[in-house]
Amino acid sequence: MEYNFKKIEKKWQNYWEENQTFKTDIWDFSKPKYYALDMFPYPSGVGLHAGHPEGYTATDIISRMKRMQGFNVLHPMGYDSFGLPAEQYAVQTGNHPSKFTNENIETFTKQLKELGFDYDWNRCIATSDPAYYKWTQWIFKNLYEDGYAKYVDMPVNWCEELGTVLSNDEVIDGKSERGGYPVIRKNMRQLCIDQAAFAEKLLDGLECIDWPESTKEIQRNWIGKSIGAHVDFKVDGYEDKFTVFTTRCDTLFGATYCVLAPEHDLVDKITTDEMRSEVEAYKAACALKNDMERTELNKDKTGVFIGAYAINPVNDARIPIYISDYVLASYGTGAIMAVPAHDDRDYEFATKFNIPIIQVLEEVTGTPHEGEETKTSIVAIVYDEEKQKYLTINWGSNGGRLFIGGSRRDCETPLECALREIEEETGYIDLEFVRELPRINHHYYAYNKDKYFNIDCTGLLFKLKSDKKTHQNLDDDENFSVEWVDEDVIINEVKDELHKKTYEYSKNQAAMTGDGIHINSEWLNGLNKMDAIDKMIDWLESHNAGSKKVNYKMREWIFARQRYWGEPVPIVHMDNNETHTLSDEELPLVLPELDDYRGHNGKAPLENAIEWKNYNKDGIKGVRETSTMPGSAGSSWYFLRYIDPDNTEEFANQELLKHWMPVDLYVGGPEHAVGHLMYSRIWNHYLFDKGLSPVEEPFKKLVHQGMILGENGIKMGKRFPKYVVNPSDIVRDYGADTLRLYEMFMGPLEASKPWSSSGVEGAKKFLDRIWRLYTEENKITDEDNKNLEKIYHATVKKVTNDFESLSFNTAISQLMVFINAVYKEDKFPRVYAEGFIKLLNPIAPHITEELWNTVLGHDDTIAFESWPEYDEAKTIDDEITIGVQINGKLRGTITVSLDESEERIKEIALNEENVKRHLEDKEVVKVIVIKGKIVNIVVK
RNA sequence: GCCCGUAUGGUGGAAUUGGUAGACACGUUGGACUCAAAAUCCAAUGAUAGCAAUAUCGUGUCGGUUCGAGUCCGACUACGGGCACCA
Repeated sequence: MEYNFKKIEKKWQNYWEENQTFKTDIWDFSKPKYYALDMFPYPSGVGLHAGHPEGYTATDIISRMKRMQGFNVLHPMGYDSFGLPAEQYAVQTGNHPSKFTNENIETFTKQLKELGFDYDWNRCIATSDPAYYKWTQWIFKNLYEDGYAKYVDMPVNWCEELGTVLSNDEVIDGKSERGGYPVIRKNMRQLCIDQAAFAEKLLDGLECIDWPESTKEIQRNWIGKSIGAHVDFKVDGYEDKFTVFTTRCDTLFGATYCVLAPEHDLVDKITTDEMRSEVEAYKAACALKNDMERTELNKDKTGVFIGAYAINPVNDARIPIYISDYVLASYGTGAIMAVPAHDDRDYEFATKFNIPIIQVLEEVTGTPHEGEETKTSIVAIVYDEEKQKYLTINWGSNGGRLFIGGSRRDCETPLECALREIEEETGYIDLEFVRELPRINHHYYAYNKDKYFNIDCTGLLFKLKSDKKTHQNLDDDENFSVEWVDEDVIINEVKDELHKKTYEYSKNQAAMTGDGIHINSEWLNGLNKMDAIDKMIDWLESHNAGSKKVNYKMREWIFARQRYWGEPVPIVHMDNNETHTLSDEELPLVLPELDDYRGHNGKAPLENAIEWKNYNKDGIKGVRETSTMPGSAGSSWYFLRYIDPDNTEEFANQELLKHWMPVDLYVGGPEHAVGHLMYSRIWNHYLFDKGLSPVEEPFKKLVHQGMILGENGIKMGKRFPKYVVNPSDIVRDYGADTLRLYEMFMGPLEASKPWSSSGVEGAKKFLDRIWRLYTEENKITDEDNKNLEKIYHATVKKVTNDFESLSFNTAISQLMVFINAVYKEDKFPRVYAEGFIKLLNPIAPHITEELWNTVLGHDDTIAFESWPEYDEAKTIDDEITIGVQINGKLRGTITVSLDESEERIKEIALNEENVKRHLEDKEVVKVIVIKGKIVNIVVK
């Protein structure tokens, strides 16, 4: 019998379709349910690519196995069919985008069917189908009426020439991607969804779902929760005050200026007359920059002093107010207090504008000890620029190499002290003071004084101007040599933490952003960061100057596009400036046919639908919203619709939702980590709160399939068209079973891996080998064969477990091991032959259906046969081969029975030929026997 | 810059809680079958030395813990992904 995969695959695909094998009886609650879901594709013009079958085969394997295990399985497929390519096609050809879309859907469906997936095609949906988007509109309408969707004034990228709002990726170098017209930032009324209202629920939800940790982390970063405080600053000479958001209110005593975003409301009012023109110019320059530019050109801080001063609530200090675009209007309150000593950005700005820097937190080094003496001191670093050497003193074994250090006398400034110490200890007197370094709180033991100290130490950096020297003036106990050394020696030999840290501060001028203890902060002095934050919040709240506050990076989700091919928004703008939402009976609001799908003068294409646009009903007169919803609207709830796709009364029957949700397994690409997967969670959380979805989290388990790369190891695509693999070609040349088997065998599902044509041939060879075994070898028998018992049970176990954990590559390797073993035997017991076919069925459904029915003589689909069981006891051998190591090196192997005593194993191991040879002239110190694993002999 | 992930033969990749590194497959080499080829079957295949038994080295680099490390800990390097003035 010849393995004619073309005929066989066609035959079984027809059979499944005619017999409705995979139609889900959705109301059958007698069996446990299993909901396997794929991310539905956008039906592009190019058809399926090699990556699609990967994830789809994974869910197909699981759903076929679950069905055989007695689950009622829901495994649907549909199309995310709103999108730009269809609109562009419509603009170019004048045809309706649905023509293009429907043609593509047809192609996709044909391609998916020839891969033999067990989808219930009766439940197929398309987001651009009015019967579907009726409910997208309905959910949106509810979001709007409940205040989660609303019109908000917010800065957007506005292009005057195109007359439209552009997204960040449509703006390049401050010009529009199309046409290259200038784009400015402008406050505009936008239809938005308030995502941040769900932030806490979205964060909490991540704790209880089985998702890749990296994806959860991306979502956490995206939500960007930060806990801090609001602090109010009065403007000197005005009644007005402004609020800043800070996570470091403990550093409030170190605030030396404030910054408002250029767009901040207060700027115009409090700018002084002499600064006004400069401020206006700066604001105008900022408006020309979009978000991307603001962040890309972050090297250099810019800003303008606006002439006004703020009053620091904790100490009434009068500090200048600047505007700068490093403060974003859209985050927090659009205003900050700046603490240059402890924030990198503020440090950079303060250095550039010569603003004072006040250190309020010092790093702690060394370990505290009882009975410490406290004092203030200095560490002086002297650098000879010409010779590139540092001045050190070497205490040898009494303390190693250090910079110059010493205690401050009363009434001595750090600088005076440093100059004195340098002169006394080294004699050098011609020095240039470069700068003071951050103070450090250090605990140490002094060898020469035999005492523990806790010092508050100031670092100072000097340059040597000349070799001019006086005489050293040393105490009796100061026994060291003065040495000039280069950087390498400093790095290797200066071990003292205080001196090391001081050296680091001298090399990198930067803010100290770590933890430590507070200084220069009155009632916070001595506290660490955490304690000081708590104490400061208490103070702010009791003095009415601020409060604890949580902020999120997550912004409003702009929910309108000036496009045609999307869901119309069911809102009417009435003549009195209010909005009216359509009644449920008016849904779906269907897209009107247009003569021209182009938006003229940058306006939304629906502006062309004059008749459609004007609304006049029951005394309500107005104009419809002409923007449409973004692409992610329809895909944010499709998993609910699959459960009840033909319902005309509600988006899905509640009883059905209750039974079928959540999705048990969701497979799709990692590129949707924030977009689709976040929006779906938001919509579902909303529906859950409203009592319309039975679960808080829609996707219980999520897995990302890796990308399939070209044979050259590079992403398939336009750049290397000759390496693009079309699944239909593989199906034609090798069959769907081969493609499925190969893609599952390539490597772990989550990994990116390159395509290999010889790998495809290998997969085909394995199927051929199975075919020959069942049709030509005449080994199948009703007799038993003990030789295959263990490997059969082990195979059932491994394949079952590996499928469960989606480790398809190792499951397949076990199937191969089994087949190799069967080839070595004369008799292949029928029970094993049937069990193997069942194990293989989820991966290669066509060939297994054929063998099951024609060779093994059954007369029905294998799809509902029961999954093979294994006997744990039979997977284990009673004899086992273990390794014998000497000092961790393998020297031989021994075969012992499983329940052999340790003593006996030890004896056998010591008598192994090669082991004996290695033990000659050696003394056995210890023998470690790990039962069933290994013997290790330790010798001297 | 910050956060996350990965690193194993010629290649894709295996390796439960630390316990015989390289399963399985591809490729390569040799052999069988054949007039010949394809297909198929058998054998070898980490590197080095050796006829061999065997020995030494070997899981990105350096160090540590351990009787024993691909696996655990510390430092680093390279690549991939995410975020990027978020106060």
